[in-house]
Amino acid sequence: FITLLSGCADLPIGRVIFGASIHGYVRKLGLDANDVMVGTALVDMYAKCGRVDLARMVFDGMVMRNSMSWNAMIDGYMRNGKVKDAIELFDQMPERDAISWTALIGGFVRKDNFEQALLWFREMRLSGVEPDYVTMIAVLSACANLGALTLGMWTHRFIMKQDFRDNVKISNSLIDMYSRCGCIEIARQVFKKMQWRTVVSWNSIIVGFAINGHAEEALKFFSLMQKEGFKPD
RNA sequence: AGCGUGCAUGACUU
Repeated sequence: FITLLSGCADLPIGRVIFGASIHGYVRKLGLDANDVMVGTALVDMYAKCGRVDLARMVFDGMVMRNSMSWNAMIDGYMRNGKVKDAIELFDQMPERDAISWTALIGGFVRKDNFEQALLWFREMRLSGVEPDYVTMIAVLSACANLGALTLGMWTHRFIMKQDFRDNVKISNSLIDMYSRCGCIEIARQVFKKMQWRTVVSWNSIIVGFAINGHAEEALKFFSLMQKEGFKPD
């Protein structure tokens, strides 16, 4: 059921219909209320299909909830533009973890509210919950979009003290942040120092060169990536 | 036992 439910949001058509029919089936077995994982998967499914109202109904009907259930509901509100509801639930949550905070921060980034994202990151730091690499990706994205180089560099230094410092997605985000803040040379250094790269790493540096007016370099890296066996997407 | 693939919440670029 969980596998089916988590696939619903990716269906091209009839997502809610399909999801709801699975819901009908699991309800006969009582799993929507009594099974935390099934309940959470339902909450997530409805929220991702744009039906936060139904997500909340399932959430309220659950006998047991864990942090994943709360986080799925908070994220559901955020991705459906219900910031107030998200924050209200966030405040009611028994104990917030990094994912709860990141759901809010990333939600603000998703709707281009970068200042709010950074304000909530500040709150998170004060709360004592340690950010993880997904949190920092959201923060770097906010910095990139604001062109906030000073904060971006602070974030970079902060990341270098963490055990996810060599995470590929983090490095990709650093490249993106520096190039969008106009520091293409630092972006290039980050790229050069990477132990492993993905197609996203190449895309980020190539786009970085392009938007900073370095067409030659962009083309050079475009052919370099193919020489290294990466297929442009 | 080993290898591989998955395993309900936040998930990098275009």
